[in-house]
Amino acid sequence: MARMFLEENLKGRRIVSLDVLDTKMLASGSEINMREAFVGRTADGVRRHGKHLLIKIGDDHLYMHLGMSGSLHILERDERSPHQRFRLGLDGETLVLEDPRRFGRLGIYHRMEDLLNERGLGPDALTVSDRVFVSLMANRSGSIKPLLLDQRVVAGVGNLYADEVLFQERLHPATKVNALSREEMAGLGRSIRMVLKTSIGVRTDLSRLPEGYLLRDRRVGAPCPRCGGALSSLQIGGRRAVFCQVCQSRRMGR
DNA sequence: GAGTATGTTATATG
DNA sequence: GCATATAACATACT
Repeated sequence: MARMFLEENLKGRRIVSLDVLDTKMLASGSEINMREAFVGRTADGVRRHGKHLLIKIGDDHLYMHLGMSGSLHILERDERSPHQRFRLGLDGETLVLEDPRRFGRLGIYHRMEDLLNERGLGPDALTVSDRVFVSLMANRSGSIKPLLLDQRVVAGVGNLYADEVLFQERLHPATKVNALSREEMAGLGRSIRMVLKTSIGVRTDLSRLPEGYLLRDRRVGAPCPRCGGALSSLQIGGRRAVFCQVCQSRRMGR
């Protein structure tokens, strides 16, 4: 989604100014570094790995991560708003990163590999092959949901999408990974790709997801899209999991 | 005021 | 090293 937005609004355009409004969001480099590397040059393309965005400009990449509350906007006029953290001046317009909670990150990386190595990121969730995904899941213990959220295993699955994937696969969030067959692991991999693609297809407007998707109404007590029973929740891996106790009971405790 | 939230990282414990 | 739990970060909303 964010990658598409950047492709449409930034690719091919010349950067005329760059302002870091919140230095706390700098993950690498400085405002000075970034100005030297990017101002006066043209954005060539936008790459993504999991939730990490890299915009190729000249010989370097502008790095962005939207955190929990980040969003990108194109402004026709140069207006300020309270939560602007970063501005890229283009010819006539301004690209702005807004982020109320300031969990997003900005920076400069020479190569994408530098980012992957520094963070120890696993393969991208949207493009990982079944074979690689299964090999990552095998030889692991522990519960499935925290594993899906571990960006070092596979990069790009967030809390909401992990819930959706487990719902689609009818797996309880606490299912032990080593209780899954290789077919089930491969199914999970396919489900991750399908769920993410479907969400991108509705431009991450969760209310527009197809029927049968948990994320259309992910609340405790809301009706399960499959059986109509009330959804439950539990705390696992430090995060909330919303799920259906009736439908998501496969493989528990084996 | 309390509780919760779309993410990541550090730290502690077994 | 691994699995797990917890806190921290900063802010908005219910």
